[in-house]
Amino acid sequence: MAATSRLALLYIASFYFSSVPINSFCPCYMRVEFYIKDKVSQPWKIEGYLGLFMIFHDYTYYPKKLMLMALLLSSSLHPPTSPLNPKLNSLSTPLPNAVVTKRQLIINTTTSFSIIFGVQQNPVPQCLAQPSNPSKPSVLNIANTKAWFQFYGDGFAIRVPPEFEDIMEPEDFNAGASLYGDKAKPRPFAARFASTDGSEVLSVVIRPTNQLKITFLEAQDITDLGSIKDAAKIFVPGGATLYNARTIKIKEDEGFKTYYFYEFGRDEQHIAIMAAVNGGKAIIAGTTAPQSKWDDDGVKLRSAAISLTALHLFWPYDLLNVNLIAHWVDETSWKQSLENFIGHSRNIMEEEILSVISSGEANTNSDVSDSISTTHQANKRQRCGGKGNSSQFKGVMRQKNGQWGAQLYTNHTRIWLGTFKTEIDAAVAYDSAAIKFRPGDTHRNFPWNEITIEEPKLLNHYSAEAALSMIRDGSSQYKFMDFIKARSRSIKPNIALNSMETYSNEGLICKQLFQKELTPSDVGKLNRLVIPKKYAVKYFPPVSWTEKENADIGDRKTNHVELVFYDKFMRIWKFRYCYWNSSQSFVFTRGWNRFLKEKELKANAVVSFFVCECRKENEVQRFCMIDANKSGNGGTFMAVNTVHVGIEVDLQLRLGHYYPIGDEKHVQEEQGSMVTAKQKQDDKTEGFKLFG
Amino acid sequence: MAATSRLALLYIASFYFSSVPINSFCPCYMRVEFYIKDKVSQPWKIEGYLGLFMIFHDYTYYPKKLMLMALLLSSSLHPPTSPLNPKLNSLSTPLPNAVVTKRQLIINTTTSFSIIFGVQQNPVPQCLAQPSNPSKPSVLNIANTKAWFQFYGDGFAIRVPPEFEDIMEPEDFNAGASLYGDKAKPRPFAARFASTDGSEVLSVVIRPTNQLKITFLEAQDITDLGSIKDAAKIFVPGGATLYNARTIKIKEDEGFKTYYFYEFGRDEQHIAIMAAVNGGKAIIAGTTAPQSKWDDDGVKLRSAAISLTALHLFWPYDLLNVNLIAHWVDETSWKQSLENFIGHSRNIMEEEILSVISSGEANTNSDVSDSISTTHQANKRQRCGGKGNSSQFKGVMRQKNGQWGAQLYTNHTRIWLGTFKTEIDAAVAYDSAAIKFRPGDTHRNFPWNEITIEEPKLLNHYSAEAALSMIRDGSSQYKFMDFIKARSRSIKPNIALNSMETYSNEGLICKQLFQKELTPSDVGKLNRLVIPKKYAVKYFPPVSWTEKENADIGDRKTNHVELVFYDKFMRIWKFRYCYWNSSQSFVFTRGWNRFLKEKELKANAVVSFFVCECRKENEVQRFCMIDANKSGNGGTFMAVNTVHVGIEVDLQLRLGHYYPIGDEKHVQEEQGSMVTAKQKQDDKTEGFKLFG
DNA sequence: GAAACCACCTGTTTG
DNA sequence: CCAAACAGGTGGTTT
Repeated sequence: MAATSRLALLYIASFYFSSVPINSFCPCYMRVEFYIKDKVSQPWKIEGYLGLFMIFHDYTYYPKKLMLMALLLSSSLHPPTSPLNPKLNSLSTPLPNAVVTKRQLIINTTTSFSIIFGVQQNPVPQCLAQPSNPSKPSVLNIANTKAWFQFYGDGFAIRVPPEFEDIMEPEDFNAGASLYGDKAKPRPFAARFASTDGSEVLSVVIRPTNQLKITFLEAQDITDLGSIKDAAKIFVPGGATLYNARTIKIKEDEGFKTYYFYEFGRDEQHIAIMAAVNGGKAIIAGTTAPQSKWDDDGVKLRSAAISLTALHLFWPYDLLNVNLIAHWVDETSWKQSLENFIGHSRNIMEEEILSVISSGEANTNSDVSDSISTTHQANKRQRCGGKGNSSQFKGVMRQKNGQWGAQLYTNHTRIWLGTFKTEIDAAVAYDSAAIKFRPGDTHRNFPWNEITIEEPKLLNHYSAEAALSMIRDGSSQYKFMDFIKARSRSIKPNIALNSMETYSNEGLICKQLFQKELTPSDVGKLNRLVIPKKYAVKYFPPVSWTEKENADIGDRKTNHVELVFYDKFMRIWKFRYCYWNSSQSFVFTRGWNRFLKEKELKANAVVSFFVCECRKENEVQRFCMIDANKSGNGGTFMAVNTVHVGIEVDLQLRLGHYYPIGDEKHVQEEQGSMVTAKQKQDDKTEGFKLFG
Repeated sequence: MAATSRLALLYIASFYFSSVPINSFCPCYMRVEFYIKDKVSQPWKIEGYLGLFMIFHDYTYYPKKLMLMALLLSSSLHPPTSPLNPKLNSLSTPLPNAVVTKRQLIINTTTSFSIIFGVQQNPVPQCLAQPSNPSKPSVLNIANTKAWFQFYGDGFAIRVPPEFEDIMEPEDFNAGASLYGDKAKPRPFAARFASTDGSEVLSVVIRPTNQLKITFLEAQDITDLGSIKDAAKIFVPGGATLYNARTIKIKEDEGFKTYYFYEFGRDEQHIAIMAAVNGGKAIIAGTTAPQSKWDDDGVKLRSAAISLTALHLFWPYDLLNVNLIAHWVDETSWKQSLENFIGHSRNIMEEEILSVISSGEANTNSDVSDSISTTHQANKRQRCGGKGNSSQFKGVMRQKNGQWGAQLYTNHTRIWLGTFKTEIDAAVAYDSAAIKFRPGDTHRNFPWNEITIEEPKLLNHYSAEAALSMIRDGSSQYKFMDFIKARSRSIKPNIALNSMETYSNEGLICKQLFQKELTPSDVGKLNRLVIPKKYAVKYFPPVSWTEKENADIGDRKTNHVELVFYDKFMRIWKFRYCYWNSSQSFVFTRGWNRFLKEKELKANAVVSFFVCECRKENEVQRFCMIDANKSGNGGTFMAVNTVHVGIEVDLQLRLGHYYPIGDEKHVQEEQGSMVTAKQKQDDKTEGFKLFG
């Protein structure tokens, strides 16, 4: 059966590409109209059908579901008083120019996600293609036409295109599953529609971006897919007549980006599509209209195709993490082109060569030409070579994935500082690292400013490793560090830990709540930290343990919560905190493992919990702090500063050091009765329940 | 700044609710039209604006993004020749009825995901509210109106509602990130629009369903959110004038479901919304129109509101896992209602009482009434037992975890009887224990009845320890014991084990199902018994292993079950029985270890499983039996009473004794071929599958 | 596909 | 002494 074979094909395809078997179906169409405006004309209207596509991503063990919308554009365009010939090059600036702010770009491109290339092989019934007439609801026409399937319930209706038929019997409800091996959970496969010949109107090939990265489509530019002629075998359906094929180079921030543009006819439809690759994502979009319309609206259609592609390319979010490639329905040619596609990648993957596709394979016309020189390199897959991956900044280089890496050399050893979204970030990272690792080097990417000038002092507090970790983490902590630094200059370090009054209006007051010596299982594979119950109930927000009501059904208290802490470096740490009924214990789960790893904690380490208050002018900020020392202090646990209930700790004093153990009076914490009266009072007056 | 404060608020809110910081924005509007059909009218058309909402879910380390569409319905309805008053009850059956196939349901409901409550505070410009006229593109009006922001590039345009302005500077491009900690990848925060007073037109509070479960919104029914008046503070924006507020009860499969319906006016708009909770998801949907339109289309609008809600409720996929609550723009009132919302839950969490919201807080009119009594209890969150942990029953006390403990003293020693789910159970346990341990004491929690009066005799059979163990196990076994006891008086002990005919109408028939020789791992630390698959599938209730389809939403098969067995002493043994996908085996887990210990079983011991039938007059009671012998019989496994397939065992004979091993013929069970023809026949005629 | 995460489960320890 | 707490596990699910 056609559906099956197609499924199998997709399975093969996804096997090669990403090991992601994929199904899709389009159970719902809605009539929509929307408006498009470009720079050269008045807004004009496009009507079409909105299809909702349910996509099941069945990773081997992790089935996922996604939903997509696809606009199936019908042929009815309603151009306003039409201008002429939008310069294709005008398309080249969806990126902000002088007037368009970066912000506007984002806004603009936001719209694009839903605009997906869709084509209808079979022209919709005329009544649908006609402009709807709101005053005389055209839905009646739709509803009454026998050509459309009707599914309706209360308050809604779904229509399925005329030629489509439901090719899956209810008994086959779970059909999709068997293809994925018995390991995959059976999934409701729901619906599949096909035209009467058993094929489908729109086939969608999807793969997650991160999977794409491991295929040849990690290409940064579409030229990596091959010449425009090669790529035609991918993007142009078999049996089409190519009218036009050209590369378009559009200037962007970092040089030019190449697009492939194809215009072709098929089944009386005239189609314009544009394809490009960005950050590993191959995207095509297009529009279609009957040939007869093309003369009038061809410019528009071209414009739309290119616009939509550009929009999609610049859609700044990885929202769906998918790439869409639409194919036409004829099964033979579809298979052909898919197999070309597969063969293409297979060849690349297996043989590591690029242009293996013999020109005779595909069904496309041969009047494909690189109409614009594309600086197409045969060796484009070379490691970051090619187009200059260097940066104007020292120690910064562009990465294959479009990000920016930073590194520095010291003692002929390269230290990798990580990758960063922007060149600037990477350059800043270099500057920071150079302080630590190339102390004699005066070369910086940015001149010292009143903040960075403080960095050397600050970094002195840290080991090289810790500094590196901070640098790699990004800049946000620096803001906090700056804050601390600023603070540390504005208030005098105060050693009198017990004199609460010294912290007047500004400053940071930390009070230890409790601490715990880590057990082997706390640091083991259990990924959890048991919080001793007495502290949990005292200091942490209530999470549901059975004490909660059981009178009311469905009225259970939250059974977990995310607690946010900062460490002494003001790095943020979040922990899922919950109560395990079965073991009757309070635990940190998610986030704990990461904390362990990064702090390199082993058994017998001690973690301490504080509540801190930060006064600045009239504002009072309160936060929680977690700290750990790798202990090893003989593991006696006695010598640690366990006690200071009600004692303020000056953060600055501790910055970068281990606890100033032993220079304060210590009391075994558990011995609550030993707390002095003064401390008790502190506890009352100054103690506050967290998360109150 | 408004954006910041709102972010902070949301952050707080999400901290309390679900620890998921959430942002949302609505960067894009498109004009759409679609059709709605209910059962009582022809399809009718709704036009409006399609807003695309980008939602960021920032889990601690795993930022997620979701996209939502919201339909901002404009006022233009195009009803066909209009019928009247769609019966609200007709909404109750979007689930398949006799005619609608399961398959159709899926298809039908597929459409509903995108229908989300959206409201425009500020009436759209009239040109927008009017029906579009495709032949004279109304977009021109839109494009030209100064009331809408224009963002356009090549081939597209985005319009932003009139009062909105861009409140985030390009420098703030990554603003969202800092709130989520430096671990969260900095994310472009993209767009945020607000009206000139700094607030937003539509705010969405979202949380994943599984998070909802941990909030008070885990309510299964909307009444759990409070009375309709309480809920109004959540669902109805401040400043609105309430015209109508009522609960609607709709009969559904399992009883009635309650909806809250509100109709109110705000800023010249007349809005109808309906709110409900289903499976922890709070969903509201609604429609709005200018007041002037309401007279004509009010019925439709009401119908639409209700329909959309119902659709959403029955949307069978958890696709987006979100819940939407829409609020209006005015910042003050928005904040107010959000704070009410937050305060609400906070109060609940901290003070454990429900009706803390003073009626004066909200901005809503006060003509809210529970048109249908909702049995709303003010004290439903109180702990059951009040503050005391004593009980009205002797020897019973409340435990910290909410359960009930039972104990008794004898010889100045406390005997702990265990904890019980209910006070009654605990009291019964006390009574039972008192028989054994305080034989002289006539004080009981419950008077003797015809069952309990037998208990002393029964308990005489057991050691104090055994009795205690039984008591701790719970009371259910007593029922069976009583049953057996009753039996033991009514039928004569019958020694003729092999004569099936002797058990006529009354008696006990036990048939061995299978047995297993325990492996070392069965008795090791794995705390599990592997049930041979052939027996598991044959005799035990189905547990979900992959063969099971869960095609049906909400039809999850249980993947584990508790099996109840009795041993020859009629002690009860409960085992958790499940299928382990990883090892593809059926196992007993919980309870198995206890069985091992108490029976002192070692490797090579043999456990046997029986099904027993007990006839009394016309009643037939059926139960399962487990038995074990310590084997050791040389481990040959041959000498055990493995075989009695079809052999009845008189339970009474064995009560209190060990097995009468060896006085029957034995056959290696695995050797199915050795089973005699007679036995096979028995298997057919007398055998019945457990748990039907 | 691995690792983390999650909700259970249990035997030991201990106040 | 023992119920609670918790250190140390498990299988299954999510990321």
